[in-house]
Amino acid sequence: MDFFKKAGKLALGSRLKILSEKMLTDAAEVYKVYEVPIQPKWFPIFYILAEEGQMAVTDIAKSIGHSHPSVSKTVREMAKHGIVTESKDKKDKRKNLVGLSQKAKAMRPNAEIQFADVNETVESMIAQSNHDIWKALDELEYLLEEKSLFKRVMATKKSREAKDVKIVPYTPKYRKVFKTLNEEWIDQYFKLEDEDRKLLDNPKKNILNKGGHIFIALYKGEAIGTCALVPIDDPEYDFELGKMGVSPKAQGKGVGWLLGQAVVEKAKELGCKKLYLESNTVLEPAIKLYLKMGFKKVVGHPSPYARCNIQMGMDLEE
Amino acid sequence: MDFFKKAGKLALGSRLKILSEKMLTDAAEVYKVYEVPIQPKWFPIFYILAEEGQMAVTDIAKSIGHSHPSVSKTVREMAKHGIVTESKDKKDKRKNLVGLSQKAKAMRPNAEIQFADVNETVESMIAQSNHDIWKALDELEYLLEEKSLFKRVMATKKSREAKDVKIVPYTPKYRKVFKTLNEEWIDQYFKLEDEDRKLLDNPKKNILNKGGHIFIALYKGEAIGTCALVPIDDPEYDFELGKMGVSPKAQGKGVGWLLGQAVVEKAKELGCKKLYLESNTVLEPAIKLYLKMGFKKVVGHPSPYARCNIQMGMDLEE
DNA sequence: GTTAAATACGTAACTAGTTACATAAAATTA
DNA sequence: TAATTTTATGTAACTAGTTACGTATTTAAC
Repeated sequence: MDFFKKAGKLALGSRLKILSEKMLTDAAEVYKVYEVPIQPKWFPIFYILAEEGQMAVTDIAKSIGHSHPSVSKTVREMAKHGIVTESKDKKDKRKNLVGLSQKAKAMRPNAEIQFADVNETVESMIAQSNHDIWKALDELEYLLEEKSLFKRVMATKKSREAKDVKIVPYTPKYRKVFKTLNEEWIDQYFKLEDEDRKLLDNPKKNILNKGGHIFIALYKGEAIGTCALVPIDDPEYDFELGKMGVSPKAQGKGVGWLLGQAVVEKAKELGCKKLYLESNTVLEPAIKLYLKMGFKKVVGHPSPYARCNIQMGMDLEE
Repeated sequence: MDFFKKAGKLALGSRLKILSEKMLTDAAEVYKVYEVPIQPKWFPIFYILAEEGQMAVTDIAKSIGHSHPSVSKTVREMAKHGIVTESKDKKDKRKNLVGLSQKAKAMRPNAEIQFADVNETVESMIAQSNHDIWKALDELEYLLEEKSLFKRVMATKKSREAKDVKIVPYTPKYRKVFKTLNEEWIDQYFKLEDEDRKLLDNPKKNILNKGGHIFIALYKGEAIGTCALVPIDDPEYDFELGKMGVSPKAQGKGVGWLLGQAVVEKAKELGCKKLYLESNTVLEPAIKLYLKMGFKKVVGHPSPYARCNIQMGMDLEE
């Protein structure tokens, strides 16, 4: 199967599937030889009942990692073959208690010999290998439980894309995009206020000339985000982080983070000791980003914006 | 899932299956995000065609390790979605040549980015593990190819059962079973000859008192096999191995081998230099056993048995 | 104590594969 | 070259699971 060699780690899922199928078909043959009249797919239920005694359908499903309809169907089938018996729980009438039948209990010794042989065989195969598949599965399952494959791939994507994002200082050619990137989100959640118009219509006069800075995020040459460092007149804070806007189509690339870092760096460069920002809690991803950057909620500052319902500050001297 | 902890290596197949399912469902989500309009199950075919260009259905099936009907169905589905095109091979009209469509070729760059991200993600997970699942799979697949799980379990079974087989010297209480175990196979393939009757009816007089030995194989206390070491009057050979019979219900436990080894050992103990036997080639398993023990075909000895069509000898001095 | 939410579990429909079998074409053999 | 065997492929029926959804109970909330 040259496919696996070519496709590499991409095909890990398919590879595991094919191997498991191979093992499970072999298992069916093994059952025949040992004259244990159960089908391989019954095995997990048979095994768990032998260990635990009576169990309800959902509990079995949880234990063996299958869906409850699957267990429900299989139990019915096993009951038809006289392997298990079903009975209603007296305390909870919804529950269908499943237990091994006398017949199944009688064949347990035989089954256990078979289980032991299979176990020993697999263990000896593992022992012959340099790389322990059992432990490898433990680790892989642990990693996937901690963070799903999907989320991990998204993280890889994000970090790859972040490499293609460049943060550049504002120049007049970004005047229009600086305004539209901000209008986009303000219009969606709130409405443009006078203070917004002042800064967005005339960034040079109201930000740059006052000692502030504006950054533009470029993705493959296109401006897709912006953020400003605005000097403020405040006894506690030197600068405010504001006018952060990222185009919706470019979300998920970590652009906000990169812009934020650029602003913080510039602030430090300018000797800023405490950085301030205002926002609104409906902008959940933004608030999360600010927290991740190191901002903490503060209270009691007067704000020129009606939409402001949260204020945050960060100490840059640490 | 306590099941895997309890069932241990027995459940390796189920465990692999569940993990592969988890990975493949996640893969579906990944495709959505990257806007590569292919389904996860199309992936192997898509991938191999991207690598190899046009291929026939069976060749694809072989490459990706699926059955050809599966490929046939999937190709049809992919064709309906405009991912592949089908065309008859001009040289061999049975063949259905499948290739990527223009549309699919156009989306290759996008797909390749996705593949690279997934690949990198899986590789980083493997890198984070102490036990490399990829290499572990290599080894496990190699072992299974060399000898299937089924055969391996059978070998384990045999060696376990061999431990329960005891070889004991003949005593008068085995007189009856010594006869019936031999009659069983002689009657099935040939018919009882005078020489048989002599030895089977009176083993004490015709074997033991002449310096021969008889062994009985006991399985859980029951006599299930026998074999004799009979002194013969021959210029080349001192003893003959004969009257080997194993009950059909006890076959596959390695009983023949154990009896044979007991006879050889006793022969060596008695200073025997060359051991002889006569048999018939219809008794295939027996011939195989003799060869495995170290007997080699010899020719030109006169035999008292009509059924003899092969003669074998073994040098015990090596 | 009534109502709403959660739980247990069955049924139905779907999915991604399989094996068994049929058919046509090609390759081999008499 | 005719007959037989092998190969390539498709179709049908099956398998072992899944998700979606409905119903009966139980538990929690007001």
